[in-house]
Amino acid sequence: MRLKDLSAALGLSQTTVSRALNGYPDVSEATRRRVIEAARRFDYRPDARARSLALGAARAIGHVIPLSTRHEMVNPVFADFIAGAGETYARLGYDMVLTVVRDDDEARVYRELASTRRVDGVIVHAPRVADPRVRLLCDLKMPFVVHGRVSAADETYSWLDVNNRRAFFRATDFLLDLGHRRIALVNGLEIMDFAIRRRAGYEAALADRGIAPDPRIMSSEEMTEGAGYRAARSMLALPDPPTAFLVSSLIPALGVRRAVEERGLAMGRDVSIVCHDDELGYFTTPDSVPVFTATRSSVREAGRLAAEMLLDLVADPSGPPRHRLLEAELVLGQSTGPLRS
Amino acid sequence: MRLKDLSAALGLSQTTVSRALNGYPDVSEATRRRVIEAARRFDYRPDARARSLALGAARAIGHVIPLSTRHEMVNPVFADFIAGAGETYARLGYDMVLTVVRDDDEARVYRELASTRRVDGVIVHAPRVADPRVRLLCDLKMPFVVHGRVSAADETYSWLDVNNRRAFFRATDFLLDLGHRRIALVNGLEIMDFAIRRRAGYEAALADRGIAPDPRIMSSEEMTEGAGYRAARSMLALPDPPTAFLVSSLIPALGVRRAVEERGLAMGRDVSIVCHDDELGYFTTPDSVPVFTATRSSVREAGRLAAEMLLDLVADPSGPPRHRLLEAELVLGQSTGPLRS
DNA sequence: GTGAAAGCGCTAACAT
DNA sequence: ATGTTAGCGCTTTCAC
Repeated sequence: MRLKDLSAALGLSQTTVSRALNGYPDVSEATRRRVIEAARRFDYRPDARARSLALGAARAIGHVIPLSTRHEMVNPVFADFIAGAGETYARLGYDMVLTVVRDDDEARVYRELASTRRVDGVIVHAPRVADPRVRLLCDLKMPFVVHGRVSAADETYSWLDVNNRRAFFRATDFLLDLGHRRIALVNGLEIMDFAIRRRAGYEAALADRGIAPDPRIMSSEEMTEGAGYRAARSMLALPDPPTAFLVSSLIPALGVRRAVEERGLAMGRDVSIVCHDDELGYFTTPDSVPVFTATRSSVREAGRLAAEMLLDLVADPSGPPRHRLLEAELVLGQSTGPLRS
Repeated sequence: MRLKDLSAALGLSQTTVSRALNGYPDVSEATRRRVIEAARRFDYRPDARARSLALGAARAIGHVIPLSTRHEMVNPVFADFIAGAGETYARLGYDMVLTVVRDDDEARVYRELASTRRVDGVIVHAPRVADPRVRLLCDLKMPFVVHGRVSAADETYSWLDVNNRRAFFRATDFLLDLGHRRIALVNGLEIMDFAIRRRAGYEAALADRGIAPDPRIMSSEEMTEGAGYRAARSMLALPDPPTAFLVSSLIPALGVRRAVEERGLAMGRDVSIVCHDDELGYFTTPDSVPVFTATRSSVREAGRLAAEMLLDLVADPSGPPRHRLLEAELVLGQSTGPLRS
């Protein structure tokens, strides 16, 4: 059932039917009711491609998920964020076009998305410190919202981020309050923008208590179990090993725990682990996690909000850039006990 | 740069340019080269909507991700599967349209996808035992491939599945070989088709050794840490508790481990855990997992293949249904030790 | 080998 | 308040 068929069935012109369906003012109430009723009865829905061609807008948003060339791995955070964004799109009648791409030809994908006019805007995931995508998308005049921030960007842009700096400041501060003085940082790769901010928060909290950061108990690696394990193992072998670990995510924290246990140390007594984790909710409720404390934020909610910001921006591309900073929530797990005195 | 501009710049008609670009036979080699060269120079790419409108095909595939109404949770398996499918789409020039939907109005989404002609086909995720979507999609004449199978379907359909029955048969057999006779099954919800097949494999392996399944050591719950914990705890409190657990996935297996440890039992000595897990690779390499053995399959590869099957089906919708059964790989973790004699 | 014109299904400017 | 017509950007008959 196309518009032509529907209008024929009603004995009206396509125009009138279209107008009635799209809520135009100058169409009689009686006609409108008839049209809407018939549309429902025939289960008519306009062809999205034709509509978008006529309207000039795709009514779709692109999400480009980078897949690192080195490690075949999809960050599980994406799933939640995407789900949240999807809710917003569903509510406002937008489609989500997902492209999974190796990070060596991201640029091509963005250009393609723009020139084929498949989408009205994009969400930029996993930004790096000086991410070239900001510039690229500005040049392409493609509205976009970055999930995260780009520290060294020379253009202004819209973003939604979690306050990683503060989250790590507070977590470090928490450990300092417990009496810890040797606090290790097991960070993610510091080409990622969020990792830089996390380290900044950690260092600031130490500085506030007059503690100089010690590079030997700071690592910056992939967020894998193995990387966490190796980092913790070598740190624990130091003459003055850390008594606490601040870990970038649940996965490497599992590795840190393994290294700790392997050394015969007791979690929460000899050593405390605090890990930031967005997905913790997946696995368990916080109090049932034996060894972790988490600063947790709602990634799902972030996705919802980022999508709203983008649709807003698409509606008014010439407006000012939009920003939004979410605060992480500090959730205490059961075995981040006080430092043994 | 649109087709009109490009053809004007070349002093040719749109027709000729279009033909040259799409590899039509009757256009001189010289012209073709000129056109292709110019298209590259101007970075011309056809408007996807216009093209798809003219061609009648959307060149896009839909993935509908169900989000359970009861438990706000996105199955992490989707991420990997989607990534794999995305590779296939990228390779063959298709788009992926993702819709996240609460399971109470799936039907609406499928109908919409069909009548708005946004996609040429869909992948059906997370099928239930008698999933109404098979019938619905057949009625809508929308090509589809199910990731999994639908036991009680009265239509024929295309699917790609992992051999869950055999995976659980082999895992159970493995435990029986170790001398275990009280083997618990901590299964997923048995409205899901895969859970039924897993139970069938488990029961068949027991039957082969003349062991009757005991409902008191079989559970069927959400695959959460908490559910695994509760199931294992109550089973361990039985007069004749299990000596081994066969668990549906890594997450509930974490809960089972918690229950085991809480009871002061030693993993791999008093109790063995074997868990099926598709995503295990995310967290760690198998040998670094302290307590698990996994039957693992490559979800990513499954995504790639399913997408290929679907595109094949889209190209020839009247052809026979396609089927593909993948075998799971049995991976042994370090502490699934022999039963203490 | 190339071009003019119709058509994909819709919306919107312009009549009436 | 309703209809006629043009146009969105492409592909594809059909002429030449």
